[in-house]
Amino acid sequence: MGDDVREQVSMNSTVGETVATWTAERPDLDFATMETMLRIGLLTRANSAASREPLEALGISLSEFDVLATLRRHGTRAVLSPTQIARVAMVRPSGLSHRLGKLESAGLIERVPDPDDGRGLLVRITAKGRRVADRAVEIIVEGHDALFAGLDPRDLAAFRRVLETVLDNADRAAGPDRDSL
Amino acid sequence: MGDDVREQVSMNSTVGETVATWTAERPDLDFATMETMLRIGLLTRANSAASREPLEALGISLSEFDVLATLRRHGTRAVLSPTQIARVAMVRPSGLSHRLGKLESAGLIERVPDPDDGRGLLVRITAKGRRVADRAVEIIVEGHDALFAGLDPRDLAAFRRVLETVLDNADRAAGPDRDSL
DNA sequence: GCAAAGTAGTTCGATGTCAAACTAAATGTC
DNA sequence: GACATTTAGTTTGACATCGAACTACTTTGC
Repeated sequence: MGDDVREQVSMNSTVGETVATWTAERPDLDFATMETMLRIGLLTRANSAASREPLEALGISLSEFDVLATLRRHGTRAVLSPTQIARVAMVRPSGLSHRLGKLESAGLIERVPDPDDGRGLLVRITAKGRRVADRAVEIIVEGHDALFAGLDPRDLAAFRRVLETVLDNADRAAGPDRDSL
Repeated sequence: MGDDVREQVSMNSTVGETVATWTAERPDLDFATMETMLRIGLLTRANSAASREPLEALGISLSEFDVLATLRRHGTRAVLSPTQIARVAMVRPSGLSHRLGKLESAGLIERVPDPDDGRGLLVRITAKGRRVADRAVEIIVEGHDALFAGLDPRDLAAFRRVLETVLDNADRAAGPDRDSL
């Protein structure tokens, strides 16, 4: 199965075709918002795909970058507990253990017992981890900037306004019963 | 794929904190675009999370809905090959087989041999599958509309313009002979 | 015609995530 | 102080996805 066939249909036109066929079958519904959400999903996907390759050249996956970046951002001698990292990286503790294991065997982080809490650990980034994180974040930022190049600044400002409103709506819809930090 | 957004703090403040700490550590980089991309990722996540529960009440997952919807959109007696479905749903054939198996044992689709091609199959949605798909798409559209409520129409128009430009950029970056997604 | 190459779909193995069960240690209650 | 409860983190099992290998069939090229 050729990859070229898949590329004949650009991502965007797939969305257009989806909305067109839905509208034909369900004219009672309005698919304008679905179209927008589908495109947002594609953008998220494209962004992940764009980062994956250069990151793997550095020896880390996207999810490992999340963890490494969380540590790097907090300064040279910052130590965070796995629980804190999991919260910020929005991953379950069970998922985090695996990531930490891989990062540790790659020599990018260290786990040491928390002297103040026998249950706890403290995770620290190593010098090597710092170097990888610093290079990785440059790659990530470059990728983002390439995606958002060539835009009207007013449109971009409006885009950001909409994004905040929509996320507020989502927060509200998710309900008040969420974890307190 | 599981993203239970409700267990996070307020999604937006996590992003703000991420950008603030990065800026403190790497003042040489501009994280404005990262902030936007992080929010887009959260939106995708929130949207998935919002659809998950009501869809599971109908007995299907989000990815199964993708397949069922593809069939439903193509009309009552449309039959599609797994390859066609995989292309539109942006999933690998290997991933599709599993989904089709589950949908078939739930009685929502049927697989029959293609009379014109001994290798091929034809997938058709059942009456029950149609009912589920019709209800599911209403739920999905409702969810999307709730997210995008209360917006300035001009901002929304600008939002959509930006989205198209950015996706064009992504398409171009993925290259003309790539199967990036 | 017939062998070689290509295509359709599934199966298998590896990976990554989550939920739930589990171990260990801290905290709260009486 | 003893015991139940809560919290930290890991392990295990289920599940979804992908890439690669595989089977079966079709198309191409000579």
